[in-house]
Amino acid sequence: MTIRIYNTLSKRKEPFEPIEAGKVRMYVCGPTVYDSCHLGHARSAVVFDVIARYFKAMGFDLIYVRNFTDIDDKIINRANQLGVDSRALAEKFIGEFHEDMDALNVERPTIEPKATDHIDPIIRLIEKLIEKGIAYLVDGDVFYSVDQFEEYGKLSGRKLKDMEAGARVEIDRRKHNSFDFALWKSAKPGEPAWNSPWGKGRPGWHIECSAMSTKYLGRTLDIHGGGKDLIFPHHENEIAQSEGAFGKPFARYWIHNGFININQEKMSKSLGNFMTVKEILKSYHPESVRLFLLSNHYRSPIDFNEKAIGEASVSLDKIYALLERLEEKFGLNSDSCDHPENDTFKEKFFQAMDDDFNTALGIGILFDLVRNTNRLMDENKDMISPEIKKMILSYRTQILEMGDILGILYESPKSYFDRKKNQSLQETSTDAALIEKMVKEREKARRQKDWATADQIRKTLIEMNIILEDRPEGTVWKVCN
RNA sequence: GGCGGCAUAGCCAAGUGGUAAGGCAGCGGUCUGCAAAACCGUUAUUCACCAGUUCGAAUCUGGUUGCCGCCUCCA
Repeated sequence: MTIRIYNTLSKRKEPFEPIEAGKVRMYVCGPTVYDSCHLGHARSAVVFDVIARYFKAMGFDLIYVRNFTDIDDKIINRANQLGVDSRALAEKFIGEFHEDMDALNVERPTIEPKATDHIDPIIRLIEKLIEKGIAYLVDGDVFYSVDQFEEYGKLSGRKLKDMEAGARVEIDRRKHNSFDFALWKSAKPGEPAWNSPWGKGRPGWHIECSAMSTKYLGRTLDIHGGGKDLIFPHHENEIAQSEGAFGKPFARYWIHNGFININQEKMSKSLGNFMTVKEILKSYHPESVRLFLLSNHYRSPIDFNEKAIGEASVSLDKIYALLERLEEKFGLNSDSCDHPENDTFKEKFFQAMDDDFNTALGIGILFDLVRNTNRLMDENKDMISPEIKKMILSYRTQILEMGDILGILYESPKSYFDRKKNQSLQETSTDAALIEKMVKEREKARRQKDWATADQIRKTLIEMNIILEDRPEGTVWKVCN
């Protein structure tokens, strides 16, 4: 099977053909580290994490580069506000980013370069653009001349003459064209600065990605990704810089993920409705967050609200409940796997992923499989034949393999449910020992067929947000979602 | 003003030419002392609206309406 990818450049799905057989070179724009990361960062990271996992699962040798923009106006402003060093500020938020992404089970990219570690290649690239007459120097600033790059606008589908220049931004009169952008900014007093042929200064926003992607992945990338908002001007400018300098296609496939809304409203700093990853993880399991993020296609907008994330949480419970059921029946430890005999579900799942990483469809297939497995268990309650057992174990393996691509189902069911219990009990300051005691009392009443007492205890527990399951082996209690 | 996207059941959401996945919620059933969980059945003759292409369209074309994004830093 071939992977098909929607390419922003061509506006259609195309079969993925790597430059070098069996290899994928992918560059994704990472965060500007001036603040804690929010759900939007998480979506981008999770989406490309799943893409990376899938390429690896398909046997590709993947080099995945995701940068940190650690020098920028926003960082400088923030550092000044807080009265701290801009480097220290950037380091702090890089650390936070790693913490949050690790918590979300996002695997680290192969390389995570920082702009400030690549000032030399950035300067060399700017020099090349000046040599070629594509960039020009004005008072220590270097600008890119968009008029020198005929294909400017090809990614975002804009033409220079159609855009209302400076509609919302004051035009810098020193620019030849108002869409020219800074490659190098001269330093103002007190700002962090590096020496350059044009005096002290720092790189513009876009140039770092061109310089670093070339250094680690070559002049033509297989895949370049990021949030939709980066299409213009950031990625358009990267193309202009790299193709202007090297005369080769910059990236073959452009992948862009959609935005997150909060209660139907665009999530933004100015509206003050952004959710940080840390906040969400206080109330929800990281895998619930992943399942939520992956339940819509990556290019579609996704609305974050309590109901939606709550449903993702319930769905995840359902899968873990099945895994727990299987573990109890077959005494599996979490990593025991038989080879799938009949892996039709897995095949379907992979087909879904092949079609532009359709995780929403894939999750549907996962639930189909969960239902089928539960059914097999129900139908063979009393006696499980070796054939049926083999099939059930094969289903289990397939569930875990799908989970591996989605980055979920990494916990043992026991620790998953224990963790949920503890989190919820803490929030409501309920005592687990008390619940255990009440459950025992109820079991005693049930043995004596004292249904009235038993039902009364159950009712009280429901009011405490505790739900009971009377299984053949005994009563199990869980926390309601 | 320019560019682009979306509109599928009560809700969320897949589905780009062959007769509507999956989840949540609801209802009926199996199981159960009763529940819960799980499973089974059921819930869109229909995919915003109008016209067209086609043997056949949610899927293609044209138009209408509504919502949204980008064009300024943003994942």
